[in-house]
Amino acid sequence: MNENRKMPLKIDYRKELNNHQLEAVKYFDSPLLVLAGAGSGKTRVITYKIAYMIEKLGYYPHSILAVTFTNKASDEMAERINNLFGENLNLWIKTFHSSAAKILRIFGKDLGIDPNFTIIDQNDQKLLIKNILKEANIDTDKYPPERYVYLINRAKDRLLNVDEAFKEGLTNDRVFYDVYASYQKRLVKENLLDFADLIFRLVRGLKNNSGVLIELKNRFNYILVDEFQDTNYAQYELIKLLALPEGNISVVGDDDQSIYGFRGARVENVINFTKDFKACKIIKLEENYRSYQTILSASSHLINKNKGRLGKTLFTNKGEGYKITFHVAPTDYYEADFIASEIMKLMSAYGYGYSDFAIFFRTNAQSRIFESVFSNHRIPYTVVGGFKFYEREEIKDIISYIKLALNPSDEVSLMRIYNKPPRGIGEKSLNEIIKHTIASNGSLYRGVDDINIPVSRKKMVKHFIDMIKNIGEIAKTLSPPELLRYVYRVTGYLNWLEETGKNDKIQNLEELYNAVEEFSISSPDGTIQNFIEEISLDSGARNEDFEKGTVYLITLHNAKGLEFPVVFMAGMEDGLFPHFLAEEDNDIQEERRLCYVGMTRAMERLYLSAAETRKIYGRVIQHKTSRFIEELPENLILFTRGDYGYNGGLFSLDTSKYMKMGSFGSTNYRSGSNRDVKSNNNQNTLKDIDISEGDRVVHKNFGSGEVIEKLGEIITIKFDDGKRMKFMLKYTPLTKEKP
DNA sequence: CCAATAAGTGTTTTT
DNA sequence: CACTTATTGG
Repeated sequence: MNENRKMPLKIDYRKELNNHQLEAVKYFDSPLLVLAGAGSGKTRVITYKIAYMIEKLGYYPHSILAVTFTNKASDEMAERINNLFGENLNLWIKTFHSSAAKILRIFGKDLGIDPNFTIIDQNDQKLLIKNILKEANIDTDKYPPERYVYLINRAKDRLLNVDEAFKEGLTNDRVFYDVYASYQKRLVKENLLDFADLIFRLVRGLKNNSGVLIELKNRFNYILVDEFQDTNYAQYELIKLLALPEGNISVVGDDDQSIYGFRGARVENVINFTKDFKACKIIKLEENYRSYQTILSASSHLINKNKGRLGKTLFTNKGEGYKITFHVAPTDYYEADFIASEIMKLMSAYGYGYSDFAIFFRTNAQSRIFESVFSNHRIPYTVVGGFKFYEREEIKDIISYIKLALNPSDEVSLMRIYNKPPRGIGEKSLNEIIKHTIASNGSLYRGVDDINIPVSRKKMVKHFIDMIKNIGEIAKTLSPPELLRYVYRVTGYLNWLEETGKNDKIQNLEELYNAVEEFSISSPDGTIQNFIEEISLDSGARNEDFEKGTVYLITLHNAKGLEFPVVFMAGMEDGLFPHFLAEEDNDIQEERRLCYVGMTRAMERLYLSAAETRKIYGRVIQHKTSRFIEELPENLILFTRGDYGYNGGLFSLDTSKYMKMGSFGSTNYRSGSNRDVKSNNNQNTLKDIDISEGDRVVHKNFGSGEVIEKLGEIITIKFDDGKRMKFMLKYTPLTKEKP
């Protein structure tokens, strides 16, 4: 069947795969569920299975649908297969969202969706909902837009429209159903689809139009799903629509690595799969090719605390390896400092390079301290998947101009750019424009003269609308890079940046131009719409984000699917990890899985670390050691502690740099909970005494002085010999001077 | 309408 | 701390 392929292949599957992997690759008798432990070669199974289908079974590449969760994963998979074949096959390896988008672009008409829809992200959702709430005079303090964004997305993940969500009792908040209703009405009218809509509207459309479904089923003869444990209800329904009743499907997943519950992922899908797909075959992959046994033992021990697991036991023949280090530092600054010096030590002792190291953390905000400490130590780093280029203000603005020109109903884009640069159109005019053009009859271009605004504003508004119209016209004739240049100029945006001296923004626009140019070279037929779609569905980490010769800073979520010789997991503190918002047992279990994911990324060495005090939102707070540390087998852990200038209750001098970073406030991170630092020495016997500015005090080691400043827990004492020092009240042996 | 400044505030993870 | 919103004066 593959007579068109030039080079006959000879892949030695038996040599490249172990017995279980080989069985999974060759199994086609019924639906297949591969339970693949961390590092057990699941990507390998999928890629070789696809290769096997094409090479041995004669499948056309385009008749295989492979779905992943991240663009990085799909890139990699496609690349590996193309490498095996030595040519660029026409493979459908895409994320759920981009597959859905592509199907909707092709079959939208038949499913009641204008195929020129615009995709909006979570930020845009929030803007739109804010606007809706404001119009309805709903107090955004009492009814926060973020909450509605979250609820709407969860409803759509479960395929629930407004009425169904109400019947299900998704929330007791009655306002939600009104918000959801008007939000969705606006999206439909303005031809906007949010991320969840891509799946939601596709699945609902397919259920109503069996013709399209049949066409899709004819096209896709086999389906593979990666990271199956992260599918939500709607995605699972989509898979069922496409793969039932035939059952030509393999899914690969690991219930222990389900970490996206907050966006609707359901581990239950793994169980349900064995029921919904009759005669489903289960193959477990338990041999780990990544880590030393110590790392596997420790992480297995941890994940064992979770309930309702399908249960796997990972093993390796790589040997025992090294103990895991757990380090406690006095502050987050010293934690980063410890990691920096450990990196340098390991490099000189064992010849590691910078890119052998990765630092994982629970929250994006934690990367800052590493960035600053690593800069000081001259350690090159990259923040992977952090602040995203395409989310920068100036990039979104320029893209919004183009989006609005292509879809003049797009109120979200309008909102973003109507006054950028300032052109005499204010909020009031904006609202009138939205009310009288977009929201009422569906296009910015209609009813310009009827807009209810003062005569003095009409000229400016008309000029603005004409400009957008003009961009829309000219977009048909210009190449994407040319169009971009045109927009920079005709909107006055570039001029505005130049006049106000925003040089880095100008540079970012240059970079955007380069990206569009590259896009035009690599896909000569690509339109600007294609480019925009690519970037709106591609916000995550890509391969090119992993700059060689640098240390990687990554959130735990973004670390899934990756591996590094040396891994540092920072911030192992209750309140941070597990995060304090994870309260219910289910949430804690997901945090535990996240910890498991993090640990199992390490190939050779694993470090865990915590800080006794940490600055969060400008305040110093204290945490207990993470419960996950206590859940590890003690005999596999090497406990270390950083002393620094920390003796005698002194918390100054050496940390002066840290202290300068901002003022200190209350230590009470969350009232009502006991969050005492684990540190046992140095407790001030008099910590509850009431010391205020101006008091005379006696320090056990330094003698008498006067308190000249008190900022929350931090006091500055001017001693009688003239020296000034800062202390943390809690750890300082102080008494009030007896009169 | 707009720019500059003051005040306030929320604390996760992302296709 | 970093970001958003409110206020002020031009």
